[in-house]
Amino acid sequence: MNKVILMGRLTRDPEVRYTQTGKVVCQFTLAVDRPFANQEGQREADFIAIVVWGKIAELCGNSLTKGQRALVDGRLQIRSYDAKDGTKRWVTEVIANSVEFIERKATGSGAPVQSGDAGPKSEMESFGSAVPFDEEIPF
Amino acid sequence: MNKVILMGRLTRDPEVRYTQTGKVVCQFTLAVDRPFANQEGQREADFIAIVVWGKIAELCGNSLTKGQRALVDGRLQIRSYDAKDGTKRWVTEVIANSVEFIERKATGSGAPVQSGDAGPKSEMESFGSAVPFDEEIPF
Amino acid sequence: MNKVILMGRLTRDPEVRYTQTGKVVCQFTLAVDRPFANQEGQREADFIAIVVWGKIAELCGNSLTKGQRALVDGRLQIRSYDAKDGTKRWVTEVIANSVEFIERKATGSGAPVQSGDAGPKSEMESFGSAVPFDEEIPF
Amino acid sequence: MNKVILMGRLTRDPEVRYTQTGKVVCQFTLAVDRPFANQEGQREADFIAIVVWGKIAELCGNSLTKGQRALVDGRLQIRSYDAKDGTKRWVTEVIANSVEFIERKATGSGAPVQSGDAGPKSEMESFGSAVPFDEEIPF
DNA sequence: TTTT
DNA sequence: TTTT
Repeated sequence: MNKVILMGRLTRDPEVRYTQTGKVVCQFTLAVDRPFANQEGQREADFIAIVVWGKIAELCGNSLTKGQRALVDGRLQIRSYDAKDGTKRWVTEVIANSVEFIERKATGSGAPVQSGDAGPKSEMESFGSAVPFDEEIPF
Repeated sequence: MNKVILMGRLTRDPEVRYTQTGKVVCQFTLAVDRPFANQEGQREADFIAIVVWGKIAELCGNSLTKGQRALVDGRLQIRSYDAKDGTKRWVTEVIANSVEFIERKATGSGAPVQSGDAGPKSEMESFGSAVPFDEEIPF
Repeated sequence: MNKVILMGRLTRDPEVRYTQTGKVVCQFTLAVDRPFANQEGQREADFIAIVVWGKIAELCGNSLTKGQRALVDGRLQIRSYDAKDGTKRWVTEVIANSVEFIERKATGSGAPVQSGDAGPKSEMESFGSAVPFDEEIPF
Repeated sequence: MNKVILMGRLTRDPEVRYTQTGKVVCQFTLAVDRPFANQEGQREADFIAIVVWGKIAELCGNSLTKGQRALVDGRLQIRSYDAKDGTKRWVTEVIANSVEFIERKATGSGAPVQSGDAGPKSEMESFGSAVPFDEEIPF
């Protein structure tokens, strides 16, 4: 048993990439509010890395944008990678089985907001490339 | 909503410590089997850091030992700390609300296994001190 | 371990009542969409009874109205009661630990919708009295 | 989102049956301890109906027996049926996606306990027939 | 016996 | 109407 359920907001537009073997993968970060306030009386958030594979990855890439709320159901997974300084590092990610789009971000035209244009794209790429997907994560 | 449910085995005896303000905290790592086999046909595991506070922390310290199964219910949390090289690092932990002891490890005498003796103790300490609890994590 | 997580819409305004010992209890039904279509190609819903106690009960009574979405976290519980025909019956309910209000129902004035007026009230009362709370459900 | 996670003990051997269209279905009841004691200081249990379909149904039928612990992950579903008195009734069931066998019941020989022989079989049948599966529940 |  |  390895279950995770999170509700939060995307900290940026999701990034969709393809592995060497052609699998679709979508990555984004979810800001999940903590259930309590800190010493300064502020409610912080945890910024949790989400990974989605396959058909749902495409849906997320097409439908989700920065700031939207999403309800993620998945499992915790830990990946190791080699840092630039030669040491081994670990990242903890939630591999999503399903993603529910809680709200559609309203636009002036009423049309669904479309993610991804030149500006944010490069920023996302640098984010995504920090921990490469050398190995396939089976679904 | 931030929920995690994990079932796995302790990779070592739990470590119990006290914060500067006297709160009890118990840490251990849970090996959670992946739901599929890798390319070599082996089932790997994720090694997930668990943190327990308060009364349950004491119970875990007294009752759980390396190799035992536990069912953990909690929430994902990310802590930052300063690495020895001066850079900022993040650890992802599961803050447990409850821990169910699935099985009592059998001994020759039939008595419950008692955790903690000199050998493994020092090893645990080094593990625990890697990411110090400078700040209180409110419950 | 007894955990339930549901997201759905209230089928009517919640009903708030008080037990003989003065505890607040709030009841409503959540329509939760099924994850698939039936033979006629329609997606049905399950109508699940929710029970909330204490402070959260009051919040639900004040903030939730028919049609709104809510994210409920709780546990399954089965209560028995005596039907009018003298036989024993059982109801399955979700005892909520927390209820997240996913959306505020929009009004013309922009003010939060207020639940409860004479009309629907009597209808709710009849609903609530079907299975009385003779015994306290400890929290 | 409709998620249920339960850990408890089978109150009887599971019953395996087949629908008119040849689908395998396995039913059992899980006794799930309540997290608190009642007024008499006793911990009660909720007796929750579990339904499993397909391959996992067969595994459950072959591997689980009365008294064993199981960890069930599934979703809540409500089925209606016509009572003998002509009225409509509802049953709430947990449709399991996965069932983890927490422990193997020990036998003198050390061999896995095999469920199902003539005696209990007839008892199970009567249990199962109380609420028939006239309609297929899609998976 | 229901919600959108 | 039940499990340990």
